[in-house]
Amino acid sequence: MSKRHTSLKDLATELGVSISTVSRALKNHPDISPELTRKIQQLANERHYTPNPLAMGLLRQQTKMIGVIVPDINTHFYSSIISGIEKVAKEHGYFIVISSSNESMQKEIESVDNLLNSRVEGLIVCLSQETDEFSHFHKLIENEIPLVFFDRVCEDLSVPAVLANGEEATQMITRHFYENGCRRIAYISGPGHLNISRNRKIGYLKGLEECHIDFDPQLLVNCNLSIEEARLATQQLLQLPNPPDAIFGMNDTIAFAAMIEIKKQGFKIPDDISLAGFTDEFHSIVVDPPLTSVSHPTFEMGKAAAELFFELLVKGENISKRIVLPIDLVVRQSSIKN
Amino acid sequence: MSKRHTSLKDLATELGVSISTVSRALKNHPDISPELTRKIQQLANERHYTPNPLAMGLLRQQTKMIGVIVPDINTHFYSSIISGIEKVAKEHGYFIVISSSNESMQKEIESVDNLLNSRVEGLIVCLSQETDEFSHFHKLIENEIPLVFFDRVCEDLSVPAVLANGEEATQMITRHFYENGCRRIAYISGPGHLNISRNRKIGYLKGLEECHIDFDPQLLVNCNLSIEEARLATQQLLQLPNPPDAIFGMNDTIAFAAMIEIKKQGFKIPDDISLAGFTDEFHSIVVDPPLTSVSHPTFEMGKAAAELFFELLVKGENISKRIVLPIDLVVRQSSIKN
DNA sequence: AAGCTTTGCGAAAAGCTTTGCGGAAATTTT
DNA sequence: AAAATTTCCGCAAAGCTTTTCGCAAAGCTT
Repeated sequence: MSKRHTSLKDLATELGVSISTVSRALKNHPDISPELTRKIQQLANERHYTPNPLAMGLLRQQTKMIGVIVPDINTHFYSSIISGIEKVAKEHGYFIVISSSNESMQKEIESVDNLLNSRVEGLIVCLSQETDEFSHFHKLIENEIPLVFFDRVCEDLSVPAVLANGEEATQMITRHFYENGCRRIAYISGPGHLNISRNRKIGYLKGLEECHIDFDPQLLVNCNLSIEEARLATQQLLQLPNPPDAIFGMNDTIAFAAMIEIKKQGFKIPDDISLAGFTDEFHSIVVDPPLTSVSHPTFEMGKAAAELFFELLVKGENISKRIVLPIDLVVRQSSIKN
Repeated sequence: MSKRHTSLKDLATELGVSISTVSRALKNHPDISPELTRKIQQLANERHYTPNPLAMGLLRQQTKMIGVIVPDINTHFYSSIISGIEKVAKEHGYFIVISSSNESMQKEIESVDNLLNSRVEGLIVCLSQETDEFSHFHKLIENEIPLVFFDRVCEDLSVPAVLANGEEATQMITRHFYENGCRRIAYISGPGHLNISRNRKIGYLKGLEECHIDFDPQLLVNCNLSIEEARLATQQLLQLPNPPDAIFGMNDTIAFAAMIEIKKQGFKIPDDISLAGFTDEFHSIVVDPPLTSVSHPTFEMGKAAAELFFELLVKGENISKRIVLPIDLVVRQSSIKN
């Protein structure tokens, strides 16, 4: 079995002084004489003493842990956000415990419970796709336990959140398509109860209006965020009597699934159909043709979420702040018709 | 400030009994009378009592935390492995604390220190690319703190590990190329001090021998695992007076970088050059042409690593086991010449 | 030299749980 | 009725740290 870490008691016994003396000496308390302080600190160094975080936690009633719930850890989008969170958490001496909801509301509820039972000091969460009911967050709000949402938020709850400006993004994409000669611009959206779906749809409609294109309901299709449904949605668009000349998907899964399906059906990108999506740089470059995409500021988003979290933690009050991060439209070959 | 969780003491005070009575009642100890037990359990439910893990940790000298160190959380490969680890950790009532070394040995050392100071009960680690010296693991080994490596291991240290059969994989790829008419098969390898680089090189050489192809040193190039170096390495191969008719890269970064570079230089895949890599399914499908690749059993790898960890944890002894997971060669269009 | 302040350190409590041991009351036995 | 069990529960310690309070000795004042 692994040996115990050295404790204050160990040092105290070895030096024949009391525990409190050792404790004070290690933080240079003036009550302790210089020589004794030196002796104690030296031994502490030799024994590699570090305070036991469990004992400290018990004393201070804090665990230095933040719970993070994501729909799926297994994508660049979330893992990059997690990196951002982890960075600022570490700077504050905190560490993060990650729990994946797998896009299931049931698992999300369990995660909240588990993390709370593990005494995390608060939660940073991105709602699962299924989540349309929010009572599992009530106890956090009532007890003023820090909680911040990112990307997917609940509009009804006054919870601080950080999100990307999806509305502006989709509006930009729509306009970009228009300026490149597209007139039948289709949009594959996600589930309607997700705020990100709604916002992006709004931007899409605004963009159409701006370009004086009438909205054609046939060109707006919904899907959940799975590859299969995204492919089906694409098929549906391609089979239209008057198919679109541009498609954009609301996240990278959809965009890539659409790309596969479009190619499979023999359409050329971008000549027959322009394509754009929301995704990160690496994947956009590696596909053929390189994908025009909105680059999410994922790392920044994680950082912002964590900073918001710590603001909550120290201030205590429930500052209901909402941070909207700008996005970037990176134009690549998939949307430039020859 | 967030309210305190209810403790045994709270329940005891409210019911006018002692703390120990409450504690025993909650675990149905026969010493406590049935009615009292019932009453206590009911109140505990109402108050949502859960034992304070900090107090338990202090008592039992365990934190139920596993430290996980990965070179980079931000890739599918590692995040998928983490998912696997997390699954079995959760089954055992443990949670994981992730730390990223960013491929830096210095940060790896810091991570080890930090995690140990946080009193994790052991470590599951994948070495950073830079790591060529291992003294920071000595204290773990000496103190018999559970430690398991995955994917990248140190051959000199007798530490249990789980890895994929890279040797067999590269041998299979080489043979596959040969069977599809390739005779000048190039291999872009990683840093030589990494066991995975070495193993895969061995497989490559074995494959060549099996196919009676003489090894041409010009066709074996090294690079670190960055996109830039991988592109340079590819350029180097393509500029050869007698360029290769097949290339495979030792991980997905290399494979994709090679793909980009090959296309950029105007070569056709697979007609001019066959290509294969190590990567996961989604990315292999989404690129053009779909990439022949070795699929790493990432999730299984994570699970196996965690199971090995718990074996160590309960048995206490340092069973120096090495688990080698089979890999799968999935043939797609990038390696089938017409 | 008697009283006062300062200096330097120890005891103990709090934070929470488990568990061996002891003890009082209730019950059974003789 | 006295003795012996049982039954049911509380005390206290251990695990580790911080911090308030207190105490003794040394130094100081007059």
